[in-house]
Amino acid sequence: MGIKERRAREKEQLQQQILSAARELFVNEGYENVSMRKIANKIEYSPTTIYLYFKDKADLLDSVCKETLLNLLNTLEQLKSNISDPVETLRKSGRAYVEFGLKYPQDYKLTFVIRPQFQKGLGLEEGSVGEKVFDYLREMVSECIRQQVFCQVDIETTGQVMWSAVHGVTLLLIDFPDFPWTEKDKLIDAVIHTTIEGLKA
Amino acid sequence: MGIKERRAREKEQLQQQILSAARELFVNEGYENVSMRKIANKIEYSPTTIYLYFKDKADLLDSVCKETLLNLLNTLEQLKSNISDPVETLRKSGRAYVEFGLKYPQDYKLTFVIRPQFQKGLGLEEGSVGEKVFDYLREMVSECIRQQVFCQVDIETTGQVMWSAVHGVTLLLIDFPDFPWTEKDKLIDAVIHTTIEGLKA
DNA sequence: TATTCAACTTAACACTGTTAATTATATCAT
DNA sequence: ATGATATAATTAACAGTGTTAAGTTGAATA
Repeated sequence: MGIKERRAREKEQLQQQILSAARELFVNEGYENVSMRKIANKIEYSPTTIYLYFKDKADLLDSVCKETLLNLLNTLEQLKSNISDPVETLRKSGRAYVEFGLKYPQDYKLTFVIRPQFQKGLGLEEGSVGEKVFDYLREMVSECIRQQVFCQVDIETTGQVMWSAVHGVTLLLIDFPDFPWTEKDKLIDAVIHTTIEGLKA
Repeated sequence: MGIKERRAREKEQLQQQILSAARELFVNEGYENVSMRKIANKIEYSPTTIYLYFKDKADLLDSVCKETLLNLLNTLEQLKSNISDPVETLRKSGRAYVEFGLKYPQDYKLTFVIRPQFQKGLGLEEGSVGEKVFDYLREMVSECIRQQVFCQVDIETTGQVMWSAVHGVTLLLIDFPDFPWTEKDKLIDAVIHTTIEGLKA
């Protein structure tokens, strides 16, 4: 009974095709400036076909963001190696986080700024990929605390402080590219270094 | 020649009326969900009248954001009192910044996240209100450095690190209200405290 | 009173997300 | 191979969007 499977495969392929087209357009032209008709044109289907695969435009955004979070998670998990020096790992993770945001600025904004505006359900709920990203951060931080490098014992707060710092600098660099920033890498390092030192104190 | 003056006054009044209506709608329903026609209805004028006072919708957003920055600047400047303890002043300023963002979350996002998406001209250019806000921060930081409380001598970087931290936590709290944050006030204090301690180290 | 000029409005254009009704197509049973 | 069935994709339409051009009003000037 290979027919049904083939059909299912084809359906999934088209769904993926729609997703790719949507991501590419969202990233290049901005979510607001992308119409369902534009996406439809790109994949050479009629606009309403998209609605057979996604509930609406916000749902499409949702799926794109989920992919982005998966990418981010993969990028981070590749750094989890040397747990012996947890502070160094945390530093590297911070850098990787910011660099991910700057490498895919539109994706980052889509996921962490624009999506929350449309879907009140954050994408950080239990079991979600978003939660796993924060889980990763929690793990890093908790190892630092366990080895008594950080003074404070509150894992949650510590993680959230770290997240605030990297999220903040990422968005500022994305949103105000013409601001007379300190040299970019220096600023990122300063943010991460300052936060880590602050957590040690 | 009071007639022309009266007419000019009336024009300015209507402009202000449009601005107020726009802000109220933007704040309550989100920039994307507010149409020119909605604004027009609110002030009981035809939609196209707005275009006699503002170039387009983005220009309207621009003006709303400029007002927001002025509000923020005023809020901050009221704290500039006791320069004797610059660290305490900086701490208070940080808190005031975040609290401003949380008090007017839509305004904050409009100004620091949504506007940059539409107007590449940041609103932080020379002579602007936005620049004055960062000038304020620079002043606070520079006093800390002058009194040798902060080790680093780079005023710019230090200020930008501080800004990253408060911007980050503000946006996270706004965008993910359902995330299991540490108690809000505790988190804000932790962010500011950590950053300041980190800058001391 | 006629004219000029600014303020404002109406009508229109090309576009948006989305739904309902309709057509085409590929699979199945006969 | 032919007809029935289910599913995939399309067309047409609705109510709404930002914005422009042309037209109307009404008051200040000559």
